[in-house]
Amino acid sequence: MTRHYGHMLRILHWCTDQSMTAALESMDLTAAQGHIMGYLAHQEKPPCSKDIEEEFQLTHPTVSGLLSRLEQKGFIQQCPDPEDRRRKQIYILPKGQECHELMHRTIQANEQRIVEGFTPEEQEQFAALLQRAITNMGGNPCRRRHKEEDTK
Amino acid sequence: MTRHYGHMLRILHWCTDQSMTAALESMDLTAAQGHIMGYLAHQEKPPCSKDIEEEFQLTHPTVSGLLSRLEQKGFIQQCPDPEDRRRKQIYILPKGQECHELMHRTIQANEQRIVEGFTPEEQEQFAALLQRAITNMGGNPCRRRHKEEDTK
DNA sequence: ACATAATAGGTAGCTTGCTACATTTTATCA
DNA sequence: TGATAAAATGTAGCAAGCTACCTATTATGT
Repeated sequence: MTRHYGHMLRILHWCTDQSMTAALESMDLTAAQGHIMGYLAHQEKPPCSKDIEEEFQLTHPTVSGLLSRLEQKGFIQQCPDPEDRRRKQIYILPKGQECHELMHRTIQANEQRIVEGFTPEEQEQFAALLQRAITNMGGNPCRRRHKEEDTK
Repeated sequence: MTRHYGHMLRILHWCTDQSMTAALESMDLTAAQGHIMGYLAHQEKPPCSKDIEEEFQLTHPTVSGLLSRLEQKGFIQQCPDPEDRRRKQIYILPKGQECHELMHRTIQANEQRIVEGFTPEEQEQFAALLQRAITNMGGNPCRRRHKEEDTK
């Protein structure tokens, strides 16, 4: 009998997304925008678009759209990097800083809600099974840094 | 430490979707369209848009768009239901029937690929944990049939 | 029977994802 | 150095999801 994992994954992903959307609504942020703001708030140096693409495994037009909407709403600002003029550095504006704590708590609460009632072992196993499924499907789950060129 | 379930779910959902998209490409179907064709092929009576909304937990504008693209490409036809002229019945056209077997196998293969290397117990647990997570997030996982009118 | 509810579907307009192609800047190599 | 490759981003156009609002049809209730 078929398990319909695909169907369950679609539903669960949708649920978590809706939950985030509702929780972030008061901050005028969508779920996708909120996750990007959360990432930005934890970086020491202002990242560029490319960093976000790798962190979230998104294509650059997708990130470009998200950033331009965040900029329109006054959460961030994109300035050309003087050291590499191909890049644009992303700075958090005061409006973005203001909602940092609330947004961080919201994301944490949402993560915990997913595995509510799971024992620590079950949480461990859930993460492990998800990870194995991702590997099965050819996903590259872990961040890989590939800045070094060793075949010179 | 945070588990990033939301992140893993997004990645995994994306991977399964991409895999389906690639597999169905030769039939000129997207993943979403393929799943709808798979559903249609298993119905005894021609369903209507509303049935698909409930089966896949999608809103009616989304289904409407999917069906109109399937109709444009000649896979299905939508005809007004003479018994209830609000409804439009969805018929599979020959072009849709032709790809039925291949599509069915494709969907099955994809489902199995997700849990490749899982023991039967792990598959069981994966499905159970997904189900519990869905319930945690307030999803309504199981199909409920509510066709009978008993309060007449 | 007629006013009102509920239901099925249409359409507009948005976000977020994608691919494909173009542009600009930096890096590399003969 | 000067041509070419690689990298970062921009833009166009599409699919698929959503909300919000509208229309047409059927069901309900007095």
